[in-house]
Amino acid sequence: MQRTNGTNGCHRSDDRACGTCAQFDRSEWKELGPDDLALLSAAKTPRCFAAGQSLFIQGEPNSGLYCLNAGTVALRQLDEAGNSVLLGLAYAGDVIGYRSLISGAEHKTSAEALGPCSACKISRSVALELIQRRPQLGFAFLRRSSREVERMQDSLLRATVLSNRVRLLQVMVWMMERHGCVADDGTHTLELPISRRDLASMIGARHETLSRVMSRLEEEELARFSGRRVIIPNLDAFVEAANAC
Amino acid sequence: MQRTNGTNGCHRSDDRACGTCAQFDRSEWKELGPDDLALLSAAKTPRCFAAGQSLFIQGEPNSGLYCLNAGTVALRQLDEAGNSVLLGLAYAGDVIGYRSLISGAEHKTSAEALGPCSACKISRSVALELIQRRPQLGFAFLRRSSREVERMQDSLLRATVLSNRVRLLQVMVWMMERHGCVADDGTHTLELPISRRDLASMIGARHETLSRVMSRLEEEELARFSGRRVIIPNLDAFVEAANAC
DNA sequence: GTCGGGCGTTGACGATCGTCAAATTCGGCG
DNA sequence: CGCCGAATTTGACGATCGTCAACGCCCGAC
Repeated sequence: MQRTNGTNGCHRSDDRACGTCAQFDRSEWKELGPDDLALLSAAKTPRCFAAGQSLFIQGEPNSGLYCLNAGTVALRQLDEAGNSVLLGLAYAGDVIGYRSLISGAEHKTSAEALGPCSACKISRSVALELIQRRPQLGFAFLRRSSREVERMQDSLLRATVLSNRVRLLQVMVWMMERHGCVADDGTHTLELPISRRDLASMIGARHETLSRVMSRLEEEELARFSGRRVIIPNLDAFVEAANAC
Repeated sequence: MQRTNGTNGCHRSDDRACGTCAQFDRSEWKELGPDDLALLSAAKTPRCFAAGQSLFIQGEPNSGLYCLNAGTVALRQLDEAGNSVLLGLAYAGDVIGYRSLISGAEHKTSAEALGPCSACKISRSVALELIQRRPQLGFAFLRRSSREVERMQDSLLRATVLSNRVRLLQVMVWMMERHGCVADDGTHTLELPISRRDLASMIGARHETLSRVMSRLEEEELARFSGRRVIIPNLDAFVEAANAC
């Protein structure tokens, strides 16, 4: 008897071992041996989230890791004044929530499903036990954390040195990797996964300013915007503009 | 026969075991047992640096860790255009260079002694071996890396949301912890460890802009600047201004 | 259907910031 | 002591950005 997946695209994975997960080779868990994998498989809780739902919320105590199977998740941080800043996006194969698991502090970001997505939750105790018991797994997370520091250093450098315009171009170039596609005539199309407001917060500008920057890019024929669709007639010129200044 | 320390304040530490280092309890190495500590002590190379010397340089391959014993070290990153950004400062007890050790990539920052300082170098091979062999040590570095991610998220949020003025105030408040002192009459004094140019790069502004912001703060009598000395007549008002907006 | 409410765009205006340029101060070195 | 170069300050000006406001659009609630 087969259960339907429902309308949110969420598929069942509770009947599968973690070792057979499509994202297994991309994840840190590939460092584990069969025994630990069995423990992990037994401890995981598959969960589905509809668009807009939160996997965890800033300020909550950490209750475990989420291992993303499908979908896109936004990591958002709010400051004291209520300003929302989108710090990054997470995709299938990413493990999120490990930072506060390690530090023992509360979540400093919220994780919000941008569309229907599915993730396996690994409880705090099992995750910590495995990380502390298996040096290779701990080292894999250390490697991930180091890469994250590198990524954030780059973000900080860009935020410090570059103009809004160039930051927007670079964010869009980066999004092309996962949200872009190429048409027959060589024009590239990008489907923005987030709202204008969130995109503005990613580059550190007000949404009105972002709107103006976009208008300017349209005038210069570097891109055309219609809703969340971005059409880039000349990718080379686009990338060149992103690397200028 | 006792060797003199030279003029840079560097003291000998090659004849001491790491377990007796003044910074031992603050460092990750406190997780190690006696055998590993002996290995670490034998593998360390104490080195002294004069003001302005670099411990390592952006773009070099990583050749090991530095464990700071004394002095202040600036972590600097250059972008393609040659803009210099000061990402942070490291102090006695901090371990620097571990990020690129873990990731296996080249150094993404330069580490520059702001004054005479001494550090023990731990070779790449020994450091990696210990981290991978001892789960507790690896976990300690994972904790440090997680804290660093938190710190950088905060920096990124501040850079995105706050004005230059508030960022300067916050950086100075942060520097008070290590470079500030209190006079008899309750006024606080801060000795800036870096140049105006570097301070400007920390808050993401040109040095001319920083100079103007400082003038404004003097007009408002929140601080008085003379060279690298900052006099803060009313710390409460200063902190309040740093948390405003 | 109608009514909000949120999102996106545009305009106007003031505030801030970056750039170029010149003057001034500071520190090290001969 | 004097000199030179780097750092710092100040001025002027244009460019960019944030804020307030108005308007149109879409979508979900009722």
